Amino acid sequence: MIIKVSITDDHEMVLQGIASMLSDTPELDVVGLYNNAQETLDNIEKDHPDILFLDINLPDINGIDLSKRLLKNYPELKIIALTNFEDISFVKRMLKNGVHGYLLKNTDKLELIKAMKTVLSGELFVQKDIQNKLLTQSTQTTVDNGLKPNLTRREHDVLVAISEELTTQEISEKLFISPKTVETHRMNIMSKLGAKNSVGIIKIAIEKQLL
Amino acid sequence: MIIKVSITDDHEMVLQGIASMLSDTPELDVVGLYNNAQETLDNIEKDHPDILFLDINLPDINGIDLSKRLLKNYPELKIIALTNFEDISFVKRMLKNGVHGYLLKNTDKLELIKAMKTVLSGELFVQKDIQNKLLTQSTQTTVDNGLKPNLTRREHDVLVAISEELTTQEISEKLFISPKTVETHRMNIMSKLGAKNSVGIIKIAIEKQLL
DNA sequence: ACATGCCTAAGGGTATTCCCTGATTTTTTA
DNA sequence: TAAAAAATCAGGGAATACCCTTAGGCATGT
Repeated sequence: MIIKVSITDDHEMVLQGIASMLSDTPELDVVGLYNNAQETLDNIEKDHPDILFLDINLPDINGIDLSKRLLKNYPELKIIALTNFEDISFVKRMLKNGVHGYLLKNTDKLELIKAMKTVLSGELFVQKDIQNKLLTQSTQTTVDNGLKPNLTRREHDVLVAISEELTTQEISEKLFISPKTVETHRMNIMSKLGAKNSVGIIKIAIEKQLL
Repeated sequence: MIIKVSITDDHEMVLQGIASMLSDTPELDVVGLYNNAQETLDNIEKDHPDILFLDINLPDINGIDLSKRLLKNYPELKIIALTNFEDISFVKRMLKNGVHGYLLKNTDKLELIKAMKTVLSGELFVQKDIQNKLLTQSTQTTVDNGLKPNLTRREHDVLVAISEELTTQEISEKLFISPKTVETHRMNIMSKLGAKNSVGIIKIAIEKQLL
């Protein structure tokens, strides 16, 4: 039986790269190449691939939301996430959201094939490098965990203001609250994110896409 | 005459993608695929390509420095920068540093060929989208323009340390310099990046991939 | 009615960053 | 080799961030 594969990536080169790597494998058939999330949603039913390689940094919809929507409508689809980033918390989030595999973009052909076989057999596929990180980090993460830090509405407001390079005073004026309240929120954000200072807040917020 | 092409990218998929897109063009010959800067430096002389497609977000050396070094040793080489980002200031810097073309990674085959022809004829190749931005933005960049947005080696060290959430004191100990020197560097970084504070530094540094 | 979580706020500090100015030495480049 | 750029350091002060603690009001859910 021939395995049907689709690929979503906004970089034509990646699209061609994967297609090219898979082209000489007879039991595979590349049935769709999509440049963005919308195109994927529009064509996935028509093409009904067995496996979708999905870039999770698309311009229109973020990877998590898109994979959620795809899996809701096509539960039998196997999704392998593609990314440049070895962000562990992100891997965890993706896997929790039903994605079946997680590949870095610097993956060679053998790894690609292995990933496909693994997910088709119903298992999760995670690259060794990332697997190691998952293991080593799981021991040291006592508070942090893979859980997304859920900031409150107000904390998020303050976070955004901090990222706008505003001072406490300016934030207080923007949000119509006391500077002391702003400081309290900032302290709570630092604590929730495990940041040492505002620089850490921003770094983590960007990493975890909290902005 | 056959045009020899090499490609440097740390993503196997991009490597394969470009190679694949160029493979059915008879007057072209892909003579080298390199995964990083070092490999590029090591093999460029042996392979002596006419054109190098160069990813400017490599793990070991940044694109500007690498292209400088390459052009110093092989002035006849045409370098076409590859990137995900439409960062105008970066484009300008690259072109100022002698790069001959600037391509986004979501480029199709036709554009690729056009870029090669253009740079071989001695002209600069910049994609339309980016060209437009260059034109529209050139009016509004009054201050930014003359200043070189390039961080020095030491500024980069300090930048990295800041991103590690270290204090001035800690940075000074890490780099074996006076806290006052660290402050000077931080001020200069802020000034170069146009940041209001360390939060801005980090935000911009991440955006522009200076880390 | 009570616990929980959130938003608010403050006191009273200490630590750090931010800013300006000016300067010497070293390294790189023209 | 001269000029320019980079790296080093400093004084001194204002502004801001960081930290710990406490606490009232308010909504929600048990």
